[in-house]
Amino acid sequence: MGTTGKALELLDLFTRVRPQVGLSDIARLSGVNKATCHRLMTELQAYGLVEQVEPTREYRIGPAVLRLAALREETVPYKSIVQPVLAEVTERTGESAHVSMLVGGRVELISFAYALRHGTRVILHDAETLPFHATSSGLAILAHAGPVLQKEVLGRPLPALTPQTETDPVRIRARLEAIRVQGYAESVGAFEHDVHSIAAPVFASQGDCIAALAIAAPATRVTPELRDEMIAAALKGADDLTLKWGGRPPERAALTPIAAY
Amino acid sequence: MGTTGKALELLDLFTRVRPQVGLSDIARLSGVNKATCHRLMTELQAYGLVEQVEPTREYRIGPAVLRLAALREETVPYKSIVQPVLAEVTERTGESAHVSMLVGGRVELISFAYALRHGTRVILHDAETLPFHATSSGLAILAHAGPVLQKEVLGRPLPALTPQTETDPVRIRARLEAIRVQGYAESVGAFEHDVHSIAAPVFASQGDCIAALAIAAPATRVTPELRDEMIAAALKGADDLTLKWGGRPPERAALTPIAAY
DNA sequence: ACCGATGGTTCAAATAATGAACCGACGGCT
DNA sequence: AGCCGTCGGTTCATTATTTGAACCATCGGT
Repeated sequence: MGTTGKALELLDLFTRVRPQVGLSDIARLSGVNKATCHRLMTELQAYGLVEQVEPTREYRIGPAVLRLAALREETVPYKSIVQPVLAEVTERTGESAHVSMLVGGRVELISFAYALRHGTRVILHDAETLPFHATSSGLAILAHAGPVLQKEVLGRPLPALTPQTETDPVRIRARLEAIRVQGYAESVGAFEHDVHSIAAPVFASQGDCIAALAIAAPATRVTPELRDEMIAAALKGADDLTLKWGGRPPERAALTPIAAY
Repeated sequence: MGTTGKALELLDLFTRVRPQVGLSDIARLSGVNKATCHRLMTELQAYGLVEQVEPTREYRIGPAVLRLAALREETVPYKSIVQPVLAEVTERTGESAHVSMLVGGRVELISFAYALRHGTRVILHDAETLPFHATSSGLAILAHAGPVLQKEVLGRPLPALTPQTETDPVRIRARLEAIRVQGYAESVGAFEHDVHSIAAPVFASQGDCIAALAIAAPATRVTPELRDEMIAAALKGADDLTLKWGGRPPERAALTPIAAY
């Protein structure tokens, strides 16, 4: 990776729980020399990707991203396309839904819609990065990803977020195969306890999977009927997105009848 | 400037009117060698700051900015702070208002609110970069900026966007002085014909001017009374922002009475 | 079949990035 | 007060990366 990549990776140190980071911390957390960090941060700062907040001189994400995001949304009206689809899905199932994208080798939450029907909901935050192996979205995307990404993801340590998290790469590989066959991914309590989620892949124009639409509900609420409904809604929503996104939804003719069987 | 800076500058080639650019164009527009461009774009792409759209393989702003923007908004709720202030300003004056920020040496439109009262409005787009010398926002910011930025901005060519645009650096310098004294900047038809705008500076916690709040109206509609109202509203709104932003609004005690006089 | 454009690649030469050591300043401690 | 650790930031010789002219393969139009 080049210098630019290293600089950009420093941006990943800023998270919701750690929105501001000092120079020394940046060096420690990233493992990069402090002088180098300083130079890189200065460069990011010059463009406005980060800014320094007085008086501690800690860094945080800068205002330039606002302009870029506005420009992105203007060129690719992602959110505006995604929102109505999500709205329909939540309306139909009564459960919360969200869309996450594969960006920079990570699964990132792009947009979500809460169901209003129930008091208990699955709460997610914007700008969150999801683990591949412990979420239905991650699994759905990984199942349709190239072998390179699969190997890389399954090669690194897979933390168990709950007792239900599957952490064995071999067993996950088998699940990915199943996911490809059935067209959707399922995760029960693997990310957070008592969360049952179903995710279906969204494909770009070239047929590569770049996102997933997921529906999540409290596990205790998921009856077989609701589960069927969630699966159908996820597949439908994902295909909607694929279409609006300019891709061609996969043939599910052979699958859907079986599911309905 | 280092490599990272050059890479980030390539992002500026993407605008609303030119949302997608091919590799050769990038090289031409930026003046950077094509091979270098390719490497830099590849690096930006790896992080998701840009993406390639098939089948032309043109580049465009990537999805990573969405996550960053969400994170930014979570850490610094800029827009959510700005919106109510803008709403109040437009409510009070009946004219459109917007806030622009100084980021990376440019004036960028961050947020805006349209007035609903009139049919004719001043239309601006999100993610727009404003010229320093031809907008009240730009002038307000420049007037309170450091000498380095002033010199740099006034040193480069100042295009005349309308016949009313002031392009003489010396005369602009004089205006900046006046703007500092009176506390607000005014621009009549200098950016677009028939647009009269008033802007007041917003200060950060360290006393440096980092943004401006502007009110824009069709010039033909601006009576002396409306103009006074616009000035008062801009100053008030800007000071509000400065406060909520954690800064200390400048003393205007000596000024406001004079305006009301 | 040609032409000119495209996106992308190669490799020696030039340039920029790197990191250990250092600096001054600040903020608890004792 | 005085000390100690840490902070953000800087220096400069060493090193590794970036750079760019030339080069491919491919595509679309004539």
